[in-house]
Amino acid sequence: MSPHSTRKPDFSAYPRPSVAVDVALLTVHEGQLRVLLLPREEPDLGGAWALPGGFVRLDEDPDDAARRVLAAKAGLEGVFLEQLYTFGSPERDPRGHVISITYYALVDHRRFARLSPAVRHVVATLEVPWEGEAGGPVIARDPEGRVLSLAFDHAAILGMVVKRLRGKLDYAALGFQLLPRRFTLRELQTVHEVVLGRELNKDSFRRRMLASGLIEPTGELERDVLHRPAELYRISRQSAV
Amino acid sequence: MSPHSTRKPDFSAYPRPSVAVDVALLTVHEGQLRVLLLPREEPDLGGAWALPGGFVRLDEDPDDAARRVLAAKAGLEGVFLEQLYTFGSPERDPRGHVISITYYALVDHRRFARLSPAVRHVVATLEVPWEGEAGGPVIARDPEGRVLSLAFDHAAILGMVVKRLRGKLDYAALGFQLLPRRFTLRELQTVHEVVLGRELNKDSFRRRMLASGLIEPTGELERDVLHRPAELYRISRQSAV
DNA sequence: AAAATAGTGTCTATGAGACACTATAGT
DNA sequence: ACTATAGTGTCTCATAGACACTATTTT
Repeated sequence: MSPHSTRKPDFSAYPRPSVAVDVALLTVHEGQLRVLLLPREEPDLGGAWALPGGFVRLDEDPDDAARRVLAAKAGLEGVFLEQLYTFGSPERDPRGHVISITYYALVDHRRFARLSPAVRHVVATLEVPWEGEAGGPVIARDPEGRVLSLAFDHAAILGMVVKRLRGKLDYAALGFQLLPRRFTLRELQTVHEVVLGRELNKDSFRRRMLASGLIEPTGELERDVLHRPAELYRISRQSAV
Repeated sequence: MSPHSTRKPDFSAYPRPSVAVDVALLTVHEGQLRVLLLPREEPDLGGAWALPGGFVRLDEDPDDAARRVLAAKAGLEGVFLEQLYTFGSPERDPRGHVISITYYALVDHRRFARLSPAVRHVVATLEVPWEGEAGGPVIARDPEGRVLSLAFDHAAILGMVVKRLRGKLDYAALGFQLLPRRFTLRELQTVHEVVLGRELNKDSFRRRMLASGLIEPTGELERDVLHRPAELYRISRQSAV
């Protein structure tokens, strides 16, 4: 169990769990949190849906493995990606002991996984059955509103993602990651409201955001709206994550 | 890389990294953050000090592995233990690719690892060279003030522990874990000040703690102090972690 | 002009910090 | 009585929420 003093211990001599990464790719669109799910065809898993994932290769950094999965299964590069938690219960995968290092990725809905229709996948909406940061599993629905069965502990993982987002939203530059490079304060507020699951005070939200120094005005205005156009903002230089 | 549809895939056929747990056992004593370190005798590691750790066994839950390590190497059971982060860079261990799921454990200094003097170990004090939640590695010193060389990425891990503690202290029941079951508000404030690395306002701290509902008065007073004794408090029932 | 949302100014409520004061143990 | 810290009351200041008002675009 404990490393010892032979010069090059052959770690592979010990039976060991496998290590995977799973990535929750999220976006906000039409007032809803959305996540990419892929089908699992294995008979043991009963046709359930799962987060994109894959095994961590020997001598591969788990962060790189997560980026590789995102590129291979969602066609995305250069998106915001952060480690969430590591799940390792021996019972979480019926096929064997797989420890999953989980990540969440945030992206503007316009860049969200543009997968060929030939690749089976679903952009599920998330329903959060708890308030604030209480925590717990969430429910995924397909675009027609049908509840989707999630493989492994992925409902719990997604619940923890939402909990983490709610906790970090206020003090970290997270909300911007779900928007295009230029956005209005109203769009940013809507993103915050969707993630937090509650309405926010407009005046106070504006003041907090402007005072935070995380964003700066561009001087440009939005176009083609049926009302007074709002100014476009961007992430300010020093707050680049 | 991706799981496929054979009924019982032999995961062990793929070369894979090993998985370990490392546990930062912390306490607060005499105005300082302290951590248990054990010596690494391997020639590759140059006699550096390290967090207690061990490999995760096949079909063992990583949480259980962390508890096992804590019991075996610090003689402690039933302490507060929480997962921190998973470090998996292939370069972090010169002997091979070891992914480390790291934990932190908090305990009252009177219960802190009572190891036999025959077991080589050191209770190091932590020096945090940054303010607030800026983050970064920390410096460990032995009781005589000498800087200790830390193995692997353990200086960075300890830095992340401190950062996490500072972030969670205000809204989670963490500070109590570093104190005996009954404590005065002044003791609790000192613990917060040591973790946060800055002084706190007494009046405001008292008000916040009492208003939080996390603690309740016991009616008892401390004894054998050279001044007016303070009331003893305990964690309130509903806030049990 | 009407509709709809952007954006501003001001009042109020709440909570943190500052400070002064009183209370009570041991010596 | 003296010392040191516990604990309380009150004032001030900063910030969030509420609300009223003005501004500016498209139709």
